[in-house]
Amino acid sequence: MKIQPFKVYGQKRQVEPALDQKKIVQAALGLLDEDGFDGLTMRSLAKKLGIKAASLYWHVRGKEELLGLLAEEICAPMGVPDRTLPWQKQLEVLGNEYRRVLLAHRDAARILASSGAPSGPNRLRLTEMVLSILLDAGFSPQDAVYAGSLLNEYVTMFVSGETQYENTETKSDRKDSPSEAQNWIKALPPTDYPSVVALADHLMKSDADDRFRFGSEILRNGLETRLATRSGR
Amino acid sequence: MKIQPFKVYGQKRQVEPALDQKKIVQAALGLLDEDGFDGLTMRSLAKKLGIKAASLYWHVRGKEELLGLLAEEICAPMGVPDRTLPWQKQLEVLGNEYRRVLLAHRDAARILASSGAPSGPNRLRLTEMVLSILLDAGFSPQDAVYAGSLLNEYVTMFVSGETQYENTETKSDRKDSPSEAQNWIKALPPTDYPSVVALADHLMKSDADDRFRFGSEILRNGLETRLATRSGR
DNA sequence: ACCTGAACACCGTTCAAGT
DNA sequence: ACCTGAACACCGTTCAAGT
Repeated sequence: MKIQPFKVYGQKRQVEPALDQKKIVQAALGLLDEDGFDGLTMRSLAKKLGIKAASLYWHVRGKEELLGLLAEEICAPMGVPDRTLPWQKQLEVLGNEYRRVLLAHRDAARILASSGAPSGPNRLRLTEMVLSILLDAGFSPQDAVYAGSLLNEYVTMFVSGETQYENTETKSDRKDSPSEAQNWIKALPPTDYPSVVALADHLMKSDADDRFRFGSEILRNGLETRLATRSGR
Repeated sequence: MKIQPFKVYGQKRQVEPALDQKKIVQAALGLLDEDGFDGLTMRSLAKKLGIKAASLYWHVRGKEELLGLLAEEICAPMGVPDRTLPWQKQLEVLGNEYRRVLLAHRDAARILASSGAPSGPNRLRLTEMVLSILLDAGFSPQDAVYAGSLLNEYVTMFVSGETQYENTETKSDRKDSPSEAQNWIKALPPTDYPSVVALADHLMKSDADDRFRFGSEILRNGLETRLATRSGR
């Protein structure tokens, strides 16, 4: 039943290994898209590869390293903004691009959030890009670092949130029928929570793209103000 | 070895149950402080309470509900800002207060991030407060909702990040000796990552309070700009 | 060098059975 | 009504052993 890999007798006489880190990461990415973050386990990954879980540990140190490699792979398709644009526009483009990349794979934002500081080339390039834009814009070194992590964390947090409950999608979701949650909010005591009750409709039907743009704009405007008040003295 | 609870013979003749939801949540909070988020399991919680894990399921639906109750408990000590202050100051105070409350228990931010939308009174009060401040400031319903979740998510995300690697504290941490990570960054190819390398020192020694203030200010300034440009037409 | 068998020390949850 | 015994279906990781 097992198909042997094509053996090449010549310069290299060794059989090419059935497994390598690249194949593992690729399979993990596929499994992530199929079963999500919680479905991605060392054991299920091994099963998908037709091997035993223990074999994985010859190629990766553990699950943490695997998630790091996965984070790198997810960030690979990141494009770069046109550096001749004004810095605000560059940040906007970069933010949109990062979100696009995170939305390309199921639970990708959770992978990025769970893995630590960037150590691979793809994520480092992203960090370099945002810091470079901020320094060129005129931010101080300390402010550039703070702003950079703020922008990065905003996107991962946002996408994390927007995709958190998409597997728990309510099937019977008529577009305009008030959701159960909406009715729940409206049933709250208005004396205690007047604003919450008043905003019930708006709290539920928030468009993700719209909401992302909002936060994105708030951050850029805030940074603009910061730059203006600092460089002016 | 077991100490029987004091029985009252009279109106109520039943023995008071050894367990109730309140005691469970209290014990869970203690366990969280001792062993952190990953150490808080249904089994270890049961052990701490001197019972079997299965018993917990009589009092709570499952772990998800327990985390929700825990989130409520964590938010209980939230104070409210002086409503006569300008809205920017009110938001600042509220943000600081929320961060303070999250830092009061180990991994509290992770609990808040993992539990879903607020459904208990304590977290609802927080939501009501921020929405009320924003509406009073003059934001549109939609903007108030967007800004509210942005502010809330900023704090939880920030505290999540600032506490993420505090259990992995490097023991041999001389204050001014360059950290291992710092040296790692400085060893990167400056041609590929000029800004990252140049900012190595600033990337490592970021003061959490300072950084929180920075992001907090950026958000408030961004909202101010938004309010100014929208109410003017 | 690379992979497996088998175990270790865990998880959350269910459910018939006990009191 | 409340709690337990015992199981189910999982986890990540290690390590001696195989090839």
